[in-house]
Amino acid sequence: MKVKEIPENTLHRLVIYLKVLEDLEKKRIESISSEELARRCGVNSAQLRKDLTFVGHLGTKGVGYNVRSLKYSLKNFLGRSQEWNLVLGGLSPLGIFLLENKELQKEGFYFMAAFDHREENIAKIYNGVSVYSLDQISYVFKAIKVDIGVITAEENPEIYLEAFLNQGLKAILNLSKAPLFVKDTSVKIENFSFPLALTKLSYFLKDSDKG
Amino acid sequence: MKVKEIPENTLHRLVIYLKVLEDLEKKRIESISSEELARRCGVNSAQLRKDLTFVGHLGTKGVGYNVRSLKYSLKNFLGRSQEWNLVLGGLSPLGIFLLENKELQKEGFYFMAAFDHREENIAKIYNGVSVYSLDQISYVFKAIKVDIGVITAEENPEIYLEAFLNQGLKAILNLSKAPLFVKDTSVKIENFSFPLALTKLSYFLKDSDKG
DNA sequence: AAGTGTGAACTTTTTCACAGCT
DNA sequence: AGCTGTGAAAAAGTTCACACTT
Repeated sequence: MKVKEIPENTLHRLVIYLKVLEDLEKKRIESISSEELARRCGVNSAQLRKDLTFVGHLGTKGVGYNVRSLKYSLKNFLGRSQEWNLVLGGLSPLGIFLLENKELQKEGFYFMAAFDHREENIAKIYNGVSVYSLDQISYVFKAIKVDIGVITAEENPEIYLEAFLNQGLKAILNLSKAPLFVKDTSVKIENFSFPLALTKLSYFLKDSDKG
Repeated sequence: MKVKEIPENTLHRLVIYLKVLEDLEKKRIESISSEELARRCGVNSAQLRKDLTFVGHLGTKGVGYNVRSLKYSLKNFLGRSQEWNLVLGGLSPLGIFLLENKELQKEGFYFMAAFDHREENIAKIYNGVSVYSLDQISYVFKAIKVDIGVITAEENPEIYLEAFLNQGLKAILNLSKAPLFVKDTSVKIENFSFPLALTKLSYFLKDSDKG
């Protein structure tokens, strides 16, 4: 049986639903309708229900959704019931910020190693994470299981991408200024940078001037 | 004449085209075909050409695009020919990182003020940017022109959103963990957080296990 | 000859609307 | 009576394919 591929936008929304459900659970809300949950997620209720069909049948007709069980299903569906190991590529200020920040650990994402191509950074330790030379990458990848590569290099991010792909990594969060792409559909890259996000807003502001 | 609203995905791609063109210009590449530019941006060439129709007629038939002039048109179209003033909401480690980082200034985004609701942070200065109490917000907004609000609060991001909207801000970059939404379509919110981005990757990894 | 710009065809996504379960 | 789950309809987005310009 061929499982229908989940659309990118649906995935994006499912991730939001999960986060909003976690907050609802903290607020001790036990049950919610698609209408109300959709409102809190900025979407249409029919869309929310349709999105949830990818996860499975989870509501009770005439009643709504149990917050705790829907959260649990979504968390499981999105692969967030397990922990994931990260490596960092490129020791920029943002890279150091991420290594030192404890928030990702709380969410189950653990940096296991960092890589940099500049001699002066090698063997430094940030929050218990060692910085290795890119030359040592195959040695490091043999010693630990790595799931996700996070690229924070300010220059030549593509050298980290290439090194990660050579090691067989299939998931990359690219936080460098330059968006990165690969043809290989077995590899997933998420591109984000602050200037890119701000540019979408600057378009919006410029455009609303004209109105 | 009613100008057709630009789709969200098209906007996202246009922002990428601009960044890739800037890099091409740095590499002294003067001319490029839609085929080649599309390849570098991870899209189909017909889509790239269609996307560019929102910007205007910019290529030369039989030849391709002039990198410099296309970059210039896109930059202008996206509102990046001008500078924009930012304010920060919530003095988290990420907030401090952004204030201290010079990269955004290089791109034409300037933090003018920061706000925090915790007494102990008021009047601190980071990289020349002063931290104000939320109570002082209307005073600060009267003194300076503000274009974009950047929310980096680790808790209760919605209080900063509300304060910014009360001051008439129309563009928000929300970097807190909780996605934020508003009904008012004259307000644009970009939501991003590291855990959300990583969750998309964790779904991908979990899903490819099954294959 | 080469490669853009664009209607038309196709595909995907969203919304509607209601049958059916609790 | 109320709200989910889902086919069917509508809308939106993508790709094709070629006329047209340089």
